[in-house]
Amino acid sequence: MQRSERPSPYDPKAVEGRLYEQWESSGYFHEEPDPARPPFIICMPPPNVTGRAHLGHGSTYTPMDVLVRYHRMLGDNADWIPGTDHAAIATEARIVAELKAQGTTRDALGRRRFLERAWEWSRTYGGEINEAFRALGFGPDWQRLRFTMDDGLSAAVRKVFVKLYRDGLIYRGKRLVNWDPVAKTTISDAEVEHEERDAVLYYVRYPICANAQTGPREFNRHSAHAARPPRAKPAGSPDPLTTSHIIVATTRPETMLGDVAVAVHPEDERYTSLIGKSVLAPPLLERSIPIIADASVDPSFGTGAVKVTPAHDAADYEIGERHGLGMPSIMGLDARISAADVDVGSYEGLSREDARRCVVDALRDQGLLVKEEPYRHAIAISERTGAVIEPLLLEQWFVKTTPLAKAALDAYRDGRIRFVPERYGRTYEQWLTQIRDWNISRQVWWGHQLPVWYTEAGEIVVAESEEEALAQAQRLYATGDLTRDPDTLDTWFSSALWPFSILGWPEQTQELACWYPSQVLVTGYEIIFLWVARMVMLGLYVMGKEPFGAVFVTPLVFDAQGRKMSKSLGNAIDPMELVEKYGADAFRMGMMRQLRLEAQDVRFQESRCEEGRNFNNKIWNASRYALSLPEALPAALTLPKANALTLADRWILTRLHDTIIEVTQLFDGYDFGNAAERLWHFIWYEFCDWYVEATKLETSKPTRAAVLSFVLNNTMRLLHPIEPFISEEVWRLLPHDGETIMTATWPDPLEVPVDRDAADSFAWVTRQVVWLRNERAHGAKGKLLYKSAVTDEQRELIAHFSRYEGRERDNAFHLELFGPNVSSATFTIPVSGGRIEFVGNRDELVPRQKKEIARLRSEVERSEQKLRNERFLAHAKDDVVEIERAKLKENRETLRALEAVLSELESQA
RNA sequence: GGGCGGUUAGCUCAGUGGGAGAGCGCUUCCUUGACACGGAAGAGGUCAGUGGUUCAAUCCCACUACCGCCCA
Repeated sequence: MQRSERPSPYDPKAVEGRLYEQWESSGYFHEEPDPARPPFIICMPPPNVTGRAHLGHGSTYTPMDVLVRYHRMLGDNADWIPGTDHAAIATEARIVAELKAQGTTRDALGRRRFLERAWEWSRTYGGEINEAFRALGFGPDWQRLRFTMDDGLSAAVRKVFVKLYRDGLIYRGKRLVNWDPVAKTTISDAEVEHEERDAVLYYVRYPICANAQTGPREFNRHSAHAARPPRAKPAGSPDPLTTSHIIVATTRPETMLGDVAVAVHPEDERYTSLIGKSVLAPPLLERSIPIIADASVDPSFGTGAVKVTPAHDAADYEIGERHGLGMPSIMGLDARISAADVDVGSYEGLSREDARRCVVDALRDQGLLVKEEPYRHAIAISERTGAVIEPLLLEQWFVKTTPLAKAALDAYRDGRIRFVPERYGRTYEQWLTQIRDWNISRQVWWGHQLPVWYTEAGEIVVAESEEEALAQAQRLYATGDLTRDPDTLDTWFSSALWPFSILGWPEQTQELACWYPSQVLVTGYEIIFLWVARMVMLGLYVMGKEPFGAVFVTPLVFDAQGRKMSKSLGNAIDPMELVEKYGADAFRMGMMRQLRLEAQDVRFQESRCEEGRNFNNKIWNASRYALSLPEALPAALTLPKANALTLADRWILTRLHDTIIEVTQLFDGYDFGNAAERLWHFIWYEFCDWYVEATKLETSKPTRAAVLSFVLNNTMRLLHPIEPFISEEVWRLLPHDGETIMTATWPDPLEVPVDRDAADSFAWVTRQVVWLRNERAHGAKGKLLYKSAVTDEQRELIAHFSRYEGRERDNAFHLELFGPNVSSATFTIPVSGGRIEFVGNRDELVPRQKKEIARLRSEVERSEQKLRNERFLAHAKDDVVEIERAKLKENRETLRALEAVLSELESQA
């Protein structure tokens, strides 16, 4: 290849698309199950079909790609299985919005045509994110791409549903559920978010009534009032007889219409005498409800007395259950007041918000509103739509979670599943410990319709197919007249089956035999509950084995100021733009360098991608240099004989050896941030800055081509998981074995010779060079004269790197300085292993010397003090004391020499 | 209310029971046989605060303050 074909700077656009197409068309991403090799399988968390690539994919999916590429190079039976989630609620919302724009509605269209449309939409837009993944260099096994709504997965969903139902783990029941009035569906507890908002706490007077059944005798003195027919008082005229009441604090006055009790804490002395009495429920004052005692009431909240509305509040629901109270619902699915269960007077049809205003007005008019105070509290929000959740009492389908959760907890507690970082295991544990039954029925149409039918008499038939359902109905209920339940399943139900359904279950495939369970699940912590815990529960239940051995939890991505990235804030970064600007490799490297093992978030800095681009250019140019050497590169990957290697060769090979070991360990420990940093440091600051520079020396010529190509070849293989494109490009340009770096073997440290003495010797050279460069930066000029302790090779290196011309004289190591602007002072400066004779500008030197002397003095003092301390000598480890002594000795010597130089300088003044 | 994480250089972050680190940014110098998307040198920090353990604490423990996340 000609030089003109490898221009600088490196152009990722000329490389990435071309290589990706080659990889894909050559089938390098595809793998067949092979029981002879260790499996390494990652199930891709299926992105929503509505989704677009965002930075979160960078932080979560890049590690997956890195791991699979790494394990493929290790020779494992590695495969990354991709897929897409049908995202029931999100997709349905998208289609509904489209229909609205066209002036129609879901119901007008009808279920069949709506679903056709959703399918069409999914097929049209569902692939978009996969194109982004390709641009990012992600290499899943595209031939195995699955969709949660495809036939195989749908069959798996039905089968698991039926199995759970027959085992008594799925049931239908009327329970308080989370209703999303915007999406018009229930959602599970895990999809509810809590948000702190300013609200008003209303203190409302509930008049006590005393009648024969509920009013104790002590209250007979109020019988005149209590006997009065319960009627709302006309506005502005509070009844002077209402002298007895209980004051209740609430943030939701509109739900008073459905109150069934007032509750106080059983040990709250303020109210013990009232327990068992009745009050009239405002604002209608037409129903009398009891005052009850329940330990869940917090005496310090408000007045210590709370209203109980079981059909519209989770805590109240539990109180209602405990006390066998009625549960009238006062709101319909449109979150408007409804008179279905109980009289709601003129409030019928009002929205939640309007009803609140009207009730508060009425209370005020009735004189029942005691006070209003500002109050900040958390309200339930639908994660998907942002709507305020309305708890409603509805007939829904549930998964009975207790037995499933127990098995999932055992798997964690027995160590069959471990979390990285470990602390997320406790999050998982906590959630499973207090898990409630999982509401799985949704009122959207896009999704897996429940495999449930009802007879005319209302009997339930659950079966995997309509034929089977009919047969069952015929057999059990002697009817063929069935209606299918219109509800669909929670999207997360199908996702929970992902690790085995994508492998072909319920068919007993080779994939299933080899690749279940997988080794590691990689995901963000926000879906530990939604997804991870449920995969474990259902994996254990269906397969009898946990679906993965490890869960690697990646951090969430925030902007550089630590704010959540969102469209509304305008701070969201499109990864495709970064790929466009810097290349996929640079983006991946930039992202990986920011991942920290224990971090829960990343403040993403775009500058890291720019640095990545610069880094790639550095690699590119180093390889251009290797390719441009006048001597030819060796045909194969070979090293010169050990005794021919130069000091620099031995050093870089030793460093390579250590780097291979370290990067391997870091990848094995999922520490991508440090792995990336280690590679970065090795390539840029060791290989390029020192080794490539050293190869420009005469003595390096016989070995440099082979060593350069050997080190680059190994380094590109180390780099490949993180930067797949440039590593492949460079690897192919240099001597290599095989067609692609993707299936090249992972570097073996045993193949890299190690020479610790040479490495130390070279390291000493670098320290002298830094020192001399410092002198040069301060204007010192002259020539180096070497002392005998320094080898020829070291002298040559020092002269080359420091750019001081070297010369031998009297076997002494000197730096002799000349120059028109240099005063005639001559003095020696010690360096470890020798001394440097030095001529410099006195006026510049004196303050610098003084500063250094002061620093050394304090160092020496500190050491002396330490070594005088008998307790230190007695307690500290021997090597620590030894290091301290050596440090003191060296610092004392340097100090003496510098002081001598200083006095010499001052005497010449 | 319960739980968890964080606080180290201007910024983003590493790190370790015994000499404070990186990248970027900044200052100065340099186009030297790949690279200015580069090279060299340098400045810059009472490691949030208080107390404890220890011969020794930025690191371990306790408390406080502030920031953030999760759960209810």
